[in-house]
Amino acid sequence: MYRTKQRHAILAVLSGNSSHPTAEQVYCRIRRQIPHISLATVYRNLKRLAEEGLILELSFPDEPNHYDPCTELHYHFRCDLCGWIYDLESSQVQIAHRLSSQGFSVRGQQAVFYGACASCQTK
Amino acid sequence: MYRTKQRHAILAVLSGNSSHPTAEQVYCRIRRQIPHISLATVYRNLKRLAEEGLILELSFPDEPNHYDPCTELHYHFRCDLCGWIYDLESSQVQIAHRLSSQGFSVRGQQAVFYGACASCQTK
DNA sequence: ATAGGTGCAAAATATTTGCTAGGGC
DNA sequence: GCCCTAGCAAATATTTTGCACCTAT
Repeated sequence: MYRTKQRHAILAVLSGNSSHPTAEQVYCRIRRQIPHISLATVYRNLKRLAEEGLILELSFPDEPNHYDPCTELHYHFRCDLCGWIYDLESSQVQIAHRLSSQGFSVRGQQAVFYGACASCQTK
Repeated sequence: MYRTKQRHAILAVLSGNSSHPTAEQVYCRIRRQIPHISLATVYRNLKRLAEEGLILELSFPDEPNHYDPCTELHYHFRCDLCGWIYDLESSQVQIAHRLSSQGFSVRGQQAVFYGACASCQTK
């Protein structure tokens, strides 16, 4: 597999922090090292890394996509006010209740699994 | 609160089925009853209904938003092949495992809560 | 050498907004 | 009548794509 410096740098930015950056944010950081990198390259690599299962693509309403280097099943909390995305413990069953006791005000939630359904697999 | 026939029709389409339609799909169905309705009106109403907490706005990668009349905490499974979005039981803790035994092939997952974090609430 | 990736610009997609006219209360 | 909403068109935002050139293997 092709291992370009662009792809390396993108993975490094993601792995290096827990900020769940957008494509634009990844692009800005990488320009320090690779000033001529194109935003399209960032998008292309992020999309591919997600398809390869190396990173997770997170979709929120009213938001560009965010990217997460942690591909384990885990939950997130997104603050409506500051936009920060917190990682949560997946072992907590009644997360919404616990969040309240920790000072988070929960307005909504969603949980999604992706894959192929039974009927499509038999086609 | 203003109760236009457009708003009513949009809510009716959503409540009447479990297909988690997109704005475009809602628009197509409503045109049968209100041929002159504008797509912008559909978008505006869906956005508002979501803000008011009457419906849920679901965001997926590579997909326009989908809308769900059920605002209770529950999980979804989206098939990569046919695009269908299944509703899942929220009481199942190890959903991913159960899905496998039911013939679903799980490629990825995400779970998100929305609201205001503790530090923003004290501002 | 060649397959595959990059950069740039343009296109495609999804969604929002400004404005005027019309409907609900 | 007044205010909010609809309809239309144009704008915006995000992401993808075509193509010529470059680079890793």
